[in-house]
Amino acid sequence: MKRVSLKDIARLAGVSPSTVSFVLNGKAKQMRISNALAEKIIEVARREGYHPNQVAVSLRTGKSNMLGLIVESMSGNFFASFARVIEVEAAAHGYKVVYASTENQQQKAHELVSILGHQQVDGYIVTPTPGMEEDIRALAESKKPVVLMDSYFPGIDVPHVLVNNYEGVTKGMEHLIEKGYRRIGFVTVDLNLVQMQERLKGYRDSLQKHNISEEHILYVHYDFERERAIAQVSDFISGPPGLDAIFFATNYLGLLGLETIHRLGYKLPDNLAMICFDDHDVFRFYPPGITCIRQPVEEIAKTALELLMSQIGKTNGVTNTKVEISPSLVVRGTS
Amino acid sequence: MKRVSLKDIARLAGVSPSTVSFVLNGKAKQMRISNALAEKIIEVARREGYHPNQVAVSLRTGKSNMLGLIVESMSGNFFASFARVIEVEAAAHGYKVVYASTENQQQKAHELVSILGHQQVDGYIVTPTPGMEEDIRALAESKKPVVLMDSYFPGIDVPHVLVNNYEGVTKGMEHLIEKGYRRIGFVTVDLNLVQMQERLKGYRDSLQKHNISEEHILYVHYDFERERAIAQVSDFISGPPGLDAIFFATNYLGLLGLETIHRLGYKLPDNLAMICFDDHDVFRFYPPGITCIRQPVEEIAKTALELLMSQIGKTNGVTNTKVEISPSLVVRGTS
DNA sequence: ATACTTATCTAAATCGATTTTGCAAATTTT
DNA sequence: AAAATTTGCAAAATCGATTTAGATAAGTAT
Repeated sequence: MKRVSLKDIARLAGVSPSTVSFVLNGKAKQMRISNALAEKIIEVARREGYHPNQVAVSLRTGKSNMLGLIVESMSGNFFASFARVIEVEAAAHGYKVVYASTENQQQKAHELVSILGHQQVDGYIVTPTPGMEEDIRALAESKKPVVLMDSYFPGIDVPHVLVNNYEGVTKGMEHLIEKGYRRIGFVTVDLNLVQMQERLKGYRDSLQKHNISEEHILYVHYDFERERAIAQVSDFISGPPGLDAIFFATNYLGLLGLETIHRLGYKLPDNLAMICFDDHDVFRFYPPGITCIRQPVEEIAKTALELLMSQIGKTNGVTNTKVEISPSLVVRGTS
Repeated sequence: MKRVSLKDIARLAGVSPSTVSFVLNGKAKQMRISNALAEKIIEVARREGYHPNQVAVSLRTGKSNMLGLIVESMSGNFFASFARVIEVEAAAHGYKVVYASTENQQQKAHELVSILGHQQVDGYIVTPTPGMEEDIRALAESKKPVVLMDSYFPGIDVPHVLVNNYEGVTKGMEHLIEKGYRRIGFVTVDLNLVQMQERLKGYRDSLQKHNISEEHILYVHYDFERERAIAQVSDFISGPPGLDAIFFATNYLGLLGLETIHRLGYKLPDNLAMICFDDHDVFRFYPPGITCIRQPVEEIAKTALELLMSQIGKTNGVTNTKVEISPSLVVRGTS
């Protein structure tokens, strides 16, 4: 019941292990193994159901054919879809995916990079969180193939791919303004991430462009418990300015907002227009449908993998290593 | 910039590789390495930032410290949560998770088992799909540690953990009947999976127990396109019997039903009561909230890992290897 | 003083592949 | 026909660990 090894094949075919290796790796010509022998070896290997021991291959070649995927959380919609696409694309290149989620814990993020590193993955796709800056820098300096997604660190020169956050918010804002909304609130999270800054900037610039002077910004503390955050949002919505539209900067905030709005008894979009960055199943189903900025998950994932493969040397011709992908506005009932 | 190997540590400490290995693996006492030397070696290893090459360890020991997780689809809510818990628990046992999704394609499922097998994972957690029966049988026969979840094959004796489907549906039915509903429709999928059979049986037995003779069952074809499925459900709901409640056997069907009901212009729960097997974000948010049977994801995942670890030999004392976990009824607005 | 333990560590085999180098026989060149 | 190549394959080193079976020196018993 033991697995057959290359040595077994060699013995059964009456040749040396090296010959078997050459033949099975397609180097028969190069090593001028006769056709007759090559075919015999292939036949024996097939008959015996031989499959190389990948661990041994990895040890010898230094390549594991595995990629490390580190995301914030697997349970989110975006990351789960992302992971799926990555898995499929990676498989197409002959790679498996080892994944791990940081669950927004800095220490865990740190450990993960370290552990996966020693697990010798051939490359990383990482959704960076604030605490990982030094880890990413270390990876980059040690010449490990890395691609960041969804965010990046301005100070570190690492390939990355993300949605054009500024453009996304701008699209949404243009849409709202065109519809006649003027007192537009913006709910974001107080995490120092470049993508959040871009989104905020999109909001501000859009207002300015249309000579709207009223800025209404709410920063939700990133680790507030749910109820406390809802209270914050509730005050924001029902407070003095009297908002006529609200823009949530992440889908997590959007869901929170949805619950808040529901509790306040507001009617969407009659009492309030709503738009959210990033789509979610709930937004599609929740009547009358939540307008949102949709990230092209598949394109982002494919691009990330392309960037990684080009670093690993599997593909070439990737010139731009800092890719921003345009999101699309999905207009539904709330605007 | 090269990684330090055990040999390097040996050289730097002026001892042999074997000694280093013994010390770092905690076998110093057993091999009677002097304390002084042991401490010195540990210090050198720490100073040089030594971490064993896991590939080499795997090759030598035959253990990869990786588990294969094969699920239907990563993009679903249940599986994503499940994967997260598995990942955390596996890490606690020192295992990484390599995952792959079958996306309901039989051929892919087949390949996955094969590929992961040659990737030498130490064990599998698998959500079986109809086409995988023989693969699972083969795994079991080759004594590979396997745990099935969410479903299983009656003909194959493999440890598994799943929710008690019969009990879940029964709970839901009792609830509906108690609330006074009598013309209850049941929407399921025509896949020959044991869990679907159990759910259907729960429906039937509940009706019978309460002397309700009207059975209204709709089988949605598992790979119907969305619109066609919606049309089917639409006919079912608005058709002759005049249902007053509807039970969806999976959350995918529930979402489909939600859209159908919305299109029909029905009001939940006024025109129709609804309940669904398996929870979903949408069910929580969609007003007035969809009543559902919730699977205890965390418990299922933890149990699955326990079962696997006990096969691998990391833990012991697991007596019952066919675990059914009780689901809970989450009453929301639609019933 | 000789045999027997015991303490402390090392040598070498091994896991299963890949790859560089080697080497005899066949073939070609001069 | 001797020298130089080419052909066709095998030997052996290597990747980086673990582990079995010694080896050496020191201490103990006889």
